[in-house]
Amino acid sequence: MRANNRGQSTDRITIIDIGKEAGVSYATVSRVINNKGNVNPDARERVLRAMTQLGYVANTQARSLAGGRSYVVGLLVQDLGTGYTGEIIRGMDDELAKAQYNLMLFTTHRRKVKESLFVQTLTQGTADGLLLILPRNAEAYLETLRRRKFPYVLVDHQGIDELGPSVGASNWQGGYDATSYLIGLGHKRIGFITGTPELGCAVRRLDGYKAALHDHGLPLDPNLIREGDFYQPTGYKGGVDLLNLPDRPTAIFASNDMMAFGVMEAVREQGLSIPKDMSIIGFDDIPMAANVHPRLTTVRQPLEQMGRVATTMLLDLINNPDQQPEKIELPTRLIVGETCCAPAQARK
Amino acid sequence: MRANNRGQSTDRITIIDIGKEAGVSYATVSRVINNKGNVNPDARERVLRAMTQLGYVANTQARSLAGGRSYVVGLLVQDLGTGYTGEIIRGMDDELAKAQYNLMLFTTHRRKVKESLFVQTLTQGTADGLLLILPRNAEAYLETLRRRKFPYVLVDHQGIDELGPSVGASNWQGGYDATSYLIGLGHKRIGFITGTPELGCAVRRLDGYKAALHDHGLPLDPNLIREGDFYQPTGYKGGVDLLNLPDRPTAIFASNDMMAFGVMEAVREQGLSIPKDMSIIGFDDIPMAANVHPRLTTVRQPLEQMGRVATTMLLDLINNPDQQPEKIELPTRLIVGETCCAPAQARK
DNA sequence: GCGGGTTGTGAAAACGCTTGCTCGACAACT
DNA sequence: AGTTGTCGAGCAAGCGTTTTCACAACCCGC
Repeated sequence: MRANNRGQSTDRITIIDIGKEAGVSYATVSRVINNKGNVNPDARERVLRAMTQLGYVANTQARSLAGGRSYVVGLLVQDLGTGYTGEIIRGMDDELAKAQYNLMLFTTHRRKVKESLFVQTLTQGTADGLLLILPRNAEAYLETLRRRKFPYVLVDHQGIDELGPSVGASNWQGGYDATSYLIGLGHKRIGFITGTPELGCAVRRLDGYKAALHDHGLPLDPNLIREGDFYQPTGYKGGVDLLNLPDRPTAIFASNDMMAFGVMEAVREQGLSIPKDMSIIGFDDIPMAANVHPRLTTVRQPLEQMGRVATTMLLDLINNPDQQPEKIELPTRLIVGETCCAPAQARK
Repeated sequence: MRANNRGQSTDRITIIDIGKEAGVSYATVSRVINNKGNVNPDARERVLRAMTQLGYVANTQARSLAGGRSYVVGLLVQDLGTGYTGEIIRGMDDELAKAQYNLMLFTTHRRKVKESLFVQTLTQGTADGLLLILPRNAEAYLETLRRRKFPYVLVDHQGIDELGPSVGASNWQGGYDATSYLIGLGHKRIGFITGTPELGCAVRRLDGYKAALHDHGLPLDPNLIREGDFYQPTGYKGGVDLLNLPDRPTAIFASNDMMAFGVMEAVREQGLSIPKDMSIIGFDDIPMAANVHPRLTTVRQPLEQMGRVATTMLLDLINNPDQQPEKIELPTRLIVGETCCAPAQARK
């Protein structure tokens, strides 16, 4: 037992110790650990035994300093508030654990100024790859990442970085399906609240909505479309606006669940009942959607699976850097809750 | 420009480059960076200038390998689902950013088997300290941490680790206040749904409830207390049970917001109205509490601030390892929403 | 039974940094 | 004038790995 300069006592076991125990040089131990070079099966066996016996744990800093892997991937998110991100992270985390990787968390809200610095740090060996969930203003550093050939995968961010690998959901189809469902119930005037227009996913949901109207021979009324930003207040605001329309819609499709909650609030404030007086549909199916009353009808994104797939892609990219970047789109699915029904006039 | 063995091109600037540029040895550069030793103000100035000019970014692996800091703290959480954790993390993240620290995320749900391994990794220099949010079965590794004198701070986890430093909220007082509020409205029979009994915070909320009843001369009916686990389904279950009681309560106090949502669901299923037929109160004030309808009355925990304080404590501990561990309790506050009113008989 | 590939192994040089030790220079004491 | 103390800065030894290079031992076919 010796003390390092941080005052903590350590019994650190190094590959040198393992080498001694197994009767080989530590270089051979390194080879065993990394499955490199030709090692005599016998020696390998001895090394492995020594490792478990002595409880060896590799020092990742030394590893990465010497030019190996750091076994860390960075994760860039905006915030962790809504549970949306949490779901995705769960999938990532799980997949990373399988590969013995660790996760370094960065939130953008704190990094507005020095985004470049954070990319610097990350790419200088701190991490082997980077996952980005719904990043905004990412162009600046994406360019850097590409130039450095630093592996990264975008999650839910189609339409901006056309080059890089990404994982998303079928936003267009989801928008189409939700709208068709409402039309099928008999709705003819359907309000829509958009997400942040800079985000590809927001645009596609809107496009799906428009396409469904068109395919069913319904007119597109620009008055029924309100701009939102994926947060609750703009959902509320959009809801109020739509309700105050002289010719108000009988249903409202919000581009995500949080905004749908806002719409629900607005509807109730007017003393209207959901779904009798107003049908509401959301997008995402965050856990909370099942906990509100009535249960929100929404389009489920396979969030956890998106995290999983993105991670698998990233690890793949780390292992074979010269791969073609893929773009994967996972299917969405309509979850029928209790916030939609046929409009009043159709029920008569 | 040279290529490292990962195939990525790097123009890495080292302290040697800085030393050359500033006309000093690289040891001096190191001293400037770490504010150590005696450095001539003139030389320091030159070094600093060279650093910004060349865009120097320290290599943390090398730093920590050489015995310095890693500028990473680990964060151990159970899951990121409910937004509860997200709030705390926001505070931590912010505080860490100020100190130029980074965050390594670990979730326990994936580590059941090898908890020791993760502590091993962390304490071998990967991180300088560890934050734990509401950990379960932590005794095993807390012991290890203490033995190694590895700095850590527990968040919201009173009552298990009596020795270590921790940050929590005034759970007893919160329970007392919420109950008193209901009593003040005229409620005499108040149901209670507990949290996981192994958690100190759960026990204290219950104790606060009991004390308030006692102080107001109300009897304690064990039938009105149901066990929950902080997740929605047990809230629902407890709600159903309480509603089916021959002598049902007029108000229900759930030990956290998620369970309160479950109670709301149960109440509505019986065709009852909130708060007219049943008052409901929660605990935490997670963001979603403001988004359900009616707005949940609840006891706010200063989650973000808890994260902040815990982080400050940890950084302090890292800097002065021989400090006495503190135990801090932050105040809770009753948030009056729309889910409570006087009971029916009192309104007549 | 001798060149020419494999195969398995070790020595040693990085990787970028921290820090204990040393040493010179100069000021302030006896 | 000689001694001590202080300050500033350099040297060099690690930290625990990966990886290149060299080399020995072996097997093969001729």
